[in-house]
Amino acid sequence: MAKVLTSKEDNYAQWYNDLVLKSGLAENSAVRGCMVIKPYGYAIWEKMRDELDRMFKETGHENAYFPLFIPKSFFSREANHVEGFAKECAVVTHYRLKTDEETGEIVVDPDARLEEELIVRPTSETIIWNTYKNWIQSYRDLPIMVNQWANVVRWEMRTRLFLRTTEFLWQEGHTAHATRQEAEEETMQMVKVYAEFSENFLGIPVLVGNKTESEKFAGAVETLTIEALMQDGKALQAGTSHFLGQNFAKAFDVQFTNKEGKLDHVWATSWGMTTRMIGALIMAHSDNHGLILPPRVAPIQVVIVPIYRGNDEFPPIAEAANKIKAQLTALGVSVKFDDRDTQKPGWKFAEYELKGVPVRLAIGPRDIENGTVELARRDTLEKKVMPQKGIATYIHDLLEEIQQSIYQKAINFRNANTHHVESWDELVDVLENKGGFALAHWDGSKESEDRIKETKASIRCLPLDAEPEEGKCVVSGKPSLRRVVIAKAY
RNA sequence: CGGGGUAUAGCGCAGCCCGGUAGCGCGCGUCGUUCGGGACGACGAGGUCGUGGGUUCAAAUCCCGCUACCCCGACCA
Repeated sequence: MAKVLTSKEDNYAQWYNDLVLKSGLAENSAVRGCMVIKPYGYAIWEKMRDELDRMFKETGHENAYFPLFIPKSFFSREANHVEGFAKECAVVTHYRLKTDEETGEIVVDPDARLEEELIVRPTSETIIWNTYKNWIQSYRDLPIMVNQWANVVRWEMRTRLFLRTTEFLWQEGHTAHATRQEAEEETMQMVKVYAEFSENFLGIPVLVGNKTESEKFAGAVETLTIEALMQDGKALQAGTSHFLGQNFAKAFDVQFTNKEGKLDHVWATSWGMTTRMIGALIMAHSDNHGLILPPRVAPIQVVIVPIYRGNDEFPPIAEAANKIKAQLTALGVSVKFDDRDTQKPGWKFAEYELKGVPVRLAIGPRDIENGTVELARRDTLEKKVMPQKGIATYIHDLLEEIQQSIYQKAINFRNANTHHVESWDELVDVLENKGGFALAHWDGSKESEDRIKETKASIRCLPLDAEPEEGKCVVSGKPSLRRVVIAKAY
């Protein structure tokens, strides 16, 4: 084994890092905190992007593009928003370089200072609401249902591939509505789109819920989140949908004339999902052999590896492989026939395991003789010999089974790592010794939440589907009407 | 931004304490034998030792500065 991963049990963070690098998803770049997303990693992002894009359009949204740069003055408009992002903004101050005559080096031309600095967008609410002001006069102009696929920059102190990088890719939806109710419904609709995407497409079960006051998006009235559980017992916020109320409409003076002929401020939402989701995908399913990709998001769903000696054995194997490939392709399955003679079969087996290809077929001389093929499942590592006849439809169905099996395994893991806790001691025990989600009563106060944060865990969300239940806050002992989800988080 | 660590061939590392010819494994190239789980042998290519200064006859090695990266914390998607 040339490319061995650190095992999850030895060092989860190192395992993750090794896996991202060795499976060829991404690597660190020459720019601090910024990663290069390599072709295989980008192919996964493209699959995610295409599916989300389809879902956005299905729910009535259209794509647009707004500038990377935002005038600094826009940022002073919404007080909470500014406060939330001020500490991590990259700022453009000059527009020209020149050659220093003494040293011959390229330097920033001090004479080329911008009159107003430009902020590299950490998110686009401000530039978008400045623009929407011009688009909206009447209720007839509403709703506006726009999404943009873009890069954003948040100057992070400590970065990790996919999970937290200075620049990352995402989509941000920004909608404008005539009524509060409609905006709230949109917020809810989009968090459900994210939940469905995460569960059905990526096989990652999520909790849907509200963020607490201190955890919500800066500038939002309410933030809805999907929270996933990683294999090391830490939570990961995988997507957020914000009800912005009239905060940005007021900050940017976006008013419209309603049906009654009266002026009112517009109601807003925004929602986003990022390349961080690739990190979630990795940490939700993969093992010590490499990635495990659910078939729906796998760039390659089936790989065919030929096994042969000399040139005589290859042609019939290639013929059988290409036949199966054609049958699978006709069924909409993405197949790679790896006929490179520069790598050995064993090398290829390990490589595609590392890359998480869901199904591998091996075809050798024995198979040609017997009309068979060796089929290996990445998720279970099971191998069996199957007849070539009917293999395509079998695999087509198997991919669906694998998708469900991976999802079910993740659900089982989450169930096994979700703990009801009734006291502070039990909460600390879960957080320190067991990991996972702790369901605990909370009195709703900031003081109690701060006390929880001292454990380095946080309230991940107030689940939407939680049954009302009377109890006592695990911090204060005060009455509580519901349980919240507490966990350490990425 | 605090604490710790690292920087030597494409990658992973040794050499540094005790200054004196640049080394190992993997990978890479050629040829041969191989090919059903990361093959083997032979030969070969590849390094301004992160960077700037200092000490010295002599610096990868000792001293000072700088930079980058990694890990741990605080902040965040």
